[in-house]
Order: sequence, then structure tokens, then C-alpha cells
Amino acid sequence: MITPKIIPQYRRLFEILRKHILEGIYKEGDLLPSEYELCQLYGMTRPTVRQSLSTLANEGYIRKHQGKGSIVHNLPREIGILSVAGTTSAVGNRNLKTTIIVKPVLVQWPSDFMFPLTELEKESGCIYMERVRFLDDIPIFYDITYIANINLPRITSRQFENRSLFQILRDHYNIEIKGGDQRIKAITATSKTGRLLHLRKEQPVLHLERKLETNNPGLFLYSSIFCNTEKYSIFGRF
Amino acid sequence: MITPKIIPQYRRLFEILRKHILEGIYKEGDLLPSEYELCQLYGMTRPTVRQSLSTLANEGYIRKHQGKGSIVHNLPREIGILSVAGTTSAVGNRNLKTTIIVKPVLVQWPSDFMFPLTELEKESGCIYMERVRFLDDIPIFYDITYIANINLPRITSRQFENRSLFQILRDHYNIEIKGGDQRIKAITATSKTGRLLHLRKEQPVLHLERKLETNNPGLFLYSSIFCNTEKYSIFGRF
DNA sequence: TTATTTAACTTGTATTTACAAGTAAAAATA
DNA sequence: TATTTTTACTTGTAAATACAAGTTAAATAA
Repeated sequence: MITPKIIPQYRRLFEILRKHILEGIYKEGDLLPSEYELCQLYGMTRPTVRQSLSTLANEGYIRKHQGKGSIVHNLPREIGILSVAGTTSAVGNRNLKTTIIVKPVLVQWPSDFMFPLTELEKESGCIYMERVRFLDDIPIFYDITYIANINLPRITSRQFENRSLFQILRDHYNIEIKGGDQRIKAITATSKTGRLLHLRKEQPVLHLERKLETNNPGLFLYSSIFCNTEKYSIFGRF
Repeated sequence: MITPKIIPQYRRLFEILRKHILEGIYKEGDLLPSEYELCQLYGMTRPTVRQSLSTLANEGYIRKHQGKGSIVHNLPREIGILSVAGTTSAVGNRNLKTTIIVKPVLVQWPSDFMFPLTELEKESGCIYMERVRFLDDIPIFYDITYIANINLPRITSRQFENRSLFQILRDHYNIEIKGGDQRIKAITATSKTGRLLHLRKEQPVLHLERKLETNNPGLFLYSSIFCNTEKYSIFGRF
């Protein structure tokens, strides 16, 4: 069923201004029209305009200065992943799309796996998948995911397109991510990585190897993530 | 000079709720009091309460659900190397050596500094230093440190060779690191970076930009760290 | 001319009011 | 009993209004 949802006014203005910034109509360092001008231009009241601007500021598109105005700050965007479970929650409610490179399949674990495995994990086999995640149509993450095939019926037939792996695990299997380990390196893009992330060969790529713990004590999620940090940075708080 | 600034109401409520969450009075998954209840409890109107809650939501402490309420989401903050204050504690008790590239000097802040600065910071000027840290005689970190020159007498004449900056700040100025933000990118080594880290030019380097909060509310530490991850990975837990 | 003050304009904070829309549990119905 | 409907309560969106506080440039005074 299609939902002809009414888009809130503040959201509409947010999208317009965001588009203008991304298209370069407002450039880095420019002052946006004042709140009062935006009210008149778009027929809204100031609280509504301010909600648009505060959303823009939260996502890093502008910086507000009291007495001065809103200044465009279209710097490389930041993506939070260092302390957050998945790439979906890392990017907030921005325009995130996913394409599947390798659908979930049951395979043997690689012989030289990046983390040591328990006997149970080795015996259970490995659910393997590859995805590329796009932010505003720019490929940002090339995720290779490995999960031990322990109590995950029918997972290989589920639809992962544009959905969060973690959400599927939570909704269908009651699996929550509790924490994890990770290693980070800067490496040079291989030809495959470069192709998937639209990078020239030999370009630097961020490589994360992660082991995530779940509320199921024996079950871990492993992932090898290659990040295109040319335009977006990865950020974290601690 | 101490500024007895008036703290806005919404900020006051934000701090109270944040503290309650961090102290565990509201636990992960709990529902916060409803907006109306908070209004009555703290004698504010709903827009004001909503501003507090939206700030909490933006910083990841709660999640709001229409029709349901605000649910506490006190994500485990990062710990470990990526979250640890300095590079000294990052490498444990291994053989860490430090050489000073640029001794601490008082300079102007760079015009396009990596983080926004307060007026006080801008006025105070910037203590600048560059160091390279070796692990087992391999250069691993090239640190550029920036500190606002606020209440740090004689810091430029102190001895930083083979000592932790954080230890000096703690021992001599009673400054403790409380937390911070960081951004991570994979970049290509510049000629200077490559030379200092013994890398061929064009090699990938991990670049961290960090803003560290201290127990002194107005004082932050900034650093730009270039990591040679050829042999060692950066690791972290969360 | 130079320095200071003023005025105009900007965003920040806050109240009041109203209705829309989502959620969950109680009440009514089959 | 099981299902559906209603109701109460929650957050979401939006307007109109007021004053505080920071910034900038024009007007004024030295």
C-alpha cells in the first residue's frame, strides 16, 4: 500500500535547502537567507523555519551563529560507526541505500579468518554476504559480513535490500548487539574494492575488522568493512 | 573571569536528564516521564521540554517514539584505544619513545581549524606542538597538538620528551580528560608525514582529528594524529 | 580622521494555543 | 472468549507573540 504521506513543512524546507547546498547554490561559507527572509519566501512561521535549520545544523550542513546567521558548512560529512553497531544507525536518517553484491549464502569459514573461532562456530558454518551501502548515491561502505549459522532459520532467504541487518536480527531472531572489538587500518584500495567504492586504484581506504557480541552468548557477528572516506569522515564519541 | 551566565531552562533540564541516565536512575529501555509530566515537574512549557528532549535525542541518549514516549538509549560509549585519551595509554607497556618535532610554542590558531572554536579559545591563542611516537623503533603516530592557552602557565617550557602530555596536564594543572569527539579518515601520506613515519610517499595513512573534553569546562585539547598502520592496527572496544 | 555610540538586523529562548497522528489499554461487541 | 471499537494518552507539527542577546554597519562625537 502506498502512503501518500503529507510531508511536513519543516521537512520540505529542509530538503530544499539541503539540495541547494549539495548542488552548490549555497557554497561553503555562504550565509543562508535569514530566518525572517525564509519565513516570507516559503510562507512559514519562524518556529517552522527554525526546525528546518536546526535539522540542517544537526546533520552538519550549516552552522548557526547568534546575531550573524546560518553559515553553510558543506565539509566532508561524518559517519558514526566507531561505537555504533551498524552502518544504518551510523548515518542517521540520511539517504542510505544498499545493494547486495553477494546474497546471504551458507559457506565454509575462510581458512585464515580475521578472528579466532570457537569449535561451535566452525562446525556451524558461516553465513556470508557482501553489500555496498550508498549515502546520497555515493558508495561509502563495502561490507563483508560473516555470521555463524547458529539458530538463524531461513536467514539466507530474507530480503536485505535497503534494510538494516541489525534490524532483521532484532525483529526476527531477537538478537541484540551488545558491544564488540574492532581494528582499523588505512590501506590501499584493491581493484575490487576500488571498483565497488568508485575509487581510483591505489586510493586510500579505511578498513575495519569487527567482532560484535550479541545477547546470545555464543553468537558473534563478524564484518570486514571498507570505507570510502574521501568525502565523509567516520566519527565517534567517547 | 568567571561568567555567571544564565543557563537556559531547556539546557538545565537536558543536564538533569542526562545525569539521571548516566547515573542509571533511568536505565536502558526505560521510558522517560512524558513531556506533560516533565512540564509539570520542572515548571516549563512543552516547547521548552521538547527542546531538552530533542537535544538528548541528538546526542544519542534517548529515542523518541510518537505515541509512545522517549526511551532511554544509553549506548555504551566507546572505550579502548580509539577512546583512550592519549597514545601512551593506547599501546600499553610496550617500548614507546617520543621525539619532539616542534616544541610547545604559543601561536595563533589556524584560520581554518578543524573544529569550531569559542571566542575565549580564539582570544587565548594556541599552544602548538608536534611529536612523533615510536613503537619498537617504528614511527607509528605523528601527533599535532593544539591547546587553548587558558590557565596553563609555563607550559611551553616543560619537558615533553618521553612523557605523556596527559600526565603533565594532570600532575601540574589538575586537568583530566573526560571524553571527546573524533573523526577518522584514510588519506595519502604527504611528503612530510611520509618522511616522519618512514613511509613511501603516496602510502595510506590513518588520520584522526580529535577534540578532547576536560574537567575544565572551557578547555579542550585538539589533536591531529597521523598513524602508520602498515604494521600495527588501531584497535578498540565498544 | 579616529574612536565611540547607536540602530538595525540577526539568532536564542520561552510562552500559549491548537490540532494531527501514533500507541496502548480499556470498553464494547460479536 | 475473541475480536473490534473506543478512549485516553503520547509525541509531531504549526502558528502567533514577545523579549533577550550577539553582530554589524551606519551615524555620531571626539
